[in-house]
Amino acid sequence: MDGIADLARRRFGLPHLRPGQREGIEALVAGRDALVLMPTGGGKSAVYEIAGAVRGGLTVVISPLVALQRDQVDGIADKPDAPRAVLVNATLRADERRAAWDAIADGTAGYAFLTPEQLARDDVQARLRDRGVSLLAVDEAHCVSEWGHDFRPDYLRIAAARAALGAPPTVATTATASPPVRDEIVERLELREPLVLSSGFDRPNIRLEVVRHEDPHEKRAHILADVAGLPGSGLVYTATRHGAEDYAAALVASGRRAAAYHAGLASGVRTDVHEAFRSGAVDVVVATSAFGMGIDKPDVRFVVHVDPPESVDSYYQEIGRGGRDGAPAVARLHFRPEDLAVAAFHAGRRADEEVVMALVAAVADGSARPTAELEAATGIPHRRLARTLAELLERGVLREEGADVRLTAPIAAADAVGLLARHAVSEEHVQRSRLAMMRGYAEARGCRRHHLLGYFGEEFAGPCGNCDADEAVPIADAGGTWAPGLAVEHPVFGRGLVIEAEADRITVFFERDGYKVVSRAAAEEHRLLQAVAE
DNA sequence: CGTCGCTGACATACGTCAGCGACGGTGCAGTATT
Repeated sequence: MDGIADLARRRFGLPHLRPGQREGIEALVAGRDALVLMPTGGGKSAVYEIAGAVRGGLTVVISPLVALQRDQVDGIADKPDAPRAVLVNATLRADERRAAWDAIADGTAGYAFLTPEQLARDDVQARLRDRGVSLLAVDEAHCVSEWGHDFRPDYLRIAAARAALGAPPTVATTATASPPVRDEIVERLELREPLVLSSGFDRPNIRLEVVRHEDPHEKRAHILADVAGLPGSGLVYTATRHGAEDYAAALVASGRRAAAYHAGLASGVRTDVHEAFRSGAVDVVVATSAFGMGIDKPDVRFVVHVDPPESVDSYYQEIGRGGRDGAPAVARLHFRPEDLAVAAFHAGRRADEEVVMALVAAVADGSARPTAELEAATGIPHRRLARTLAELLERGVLREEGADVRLTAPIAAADAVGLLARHAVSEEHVQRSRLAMMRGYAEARGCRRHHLLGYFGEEFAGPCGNCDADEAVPIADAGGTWAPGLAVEHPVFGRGLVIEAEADRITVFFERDGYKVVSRAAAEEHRLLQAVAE
């Protein structure tokens, strides 16, 4: 009798487990860590839900958006006989919060959905430790890489929290992660020799197109005419809030049922737009990157980009929201090199000098102080402090001792500033190289699907028959010297990972400087790239 | 890094243009204010 299949059928209403799901569940049940890459709707959540039910006890799920958590909890409640799921976040009233913790403590809750910010709290960790955590799941794990650095620093504290919980088996799940992002997830979550499951990235029903433009006004007019005539519902992505408003208004004027969506809108408006899109009352949502996670509308027929996003990873996330039903959809990128400017601006990073000075000064005597006390002592608001604090911890200038932080070793405040500034420069290089890869996609020679899948570490010979540049397919180096994923060393750029080898050039992701394209002839003649053991 | 809008110079128009500064994305949580 197959216990896992039986439980999946009886309690989760899943008559058949897919091969990847089964492998993942078995690994987690056996206590192994895992990294699961499956497209949205591919059954990622079933992996930790079922593994958690088999293991028994409490499964803690880290999920980035509160709205998403509500959907996830509802989804579990709809299963025939799954364990109960509860939410813990700041939107709960005091009595709701108490009820959730009671359900966790007395064992009636099998799943607890938390934000990374909640998990970082000492009181939350203490309560979870008392209950005992049998499985930790990090959903939308690309957020670790995308948001951890600067936007939501508590993403970088998950590994420490996990250790404090007794290092339960951990699974990270995401729909999209290129090899360097995968490595970063594994490293930052401190996964131990995880089972890596990838069900393949290709979405063959999505047609890939790039339209080049020279003049900004011509481009705007072209896109508006284009979208006005596209059948069905779709998404239009812009780099700025103003752009979203502008295009949405113009589309409405041309007769389309369109709405703008960005983080500057009141939350009620955002909810309404979301719901209107889901129900079909609105056909076109013109949005910044704020719109997307948790959108599972199956019949999105087009994803049009007014501006390129900051990486191919983000681009693939965004176009992946098209054609979920398997019917044809189009991903059309309208490209002007100048429009990379907004993303390039956002790639710029600087250390917050004032906060570094204040923090290091506050513990300069070697004392260990609670973070709450540091906020009071420096007078710096929580948000701003947290970001730099996370960075100082990450760079090893400070270390945590329970709820306290202290200097790892004596250091002058100015030297700490210098250290962070150097890392900021390196970060910026990496971000800019990711942007350069986005540009590379827009300007790609040959089959776009070949290019895109190559970025995600999949060999695909092409032509795909469903893009606008199928001629002149570059020859993949199938099984050759420079296989994707090979660890290499370069005398100038240091350690790196081969992303793609073509007949005349090799794309490598270097840990320090990000993506570089090196001439294959030069690399081989002068032995610039050497394979190294990982 | 590029675009937009404002300002002032040069001009004497139903105005043009250079120079300069501002702006540009993502969400949690917790607190203050209605």
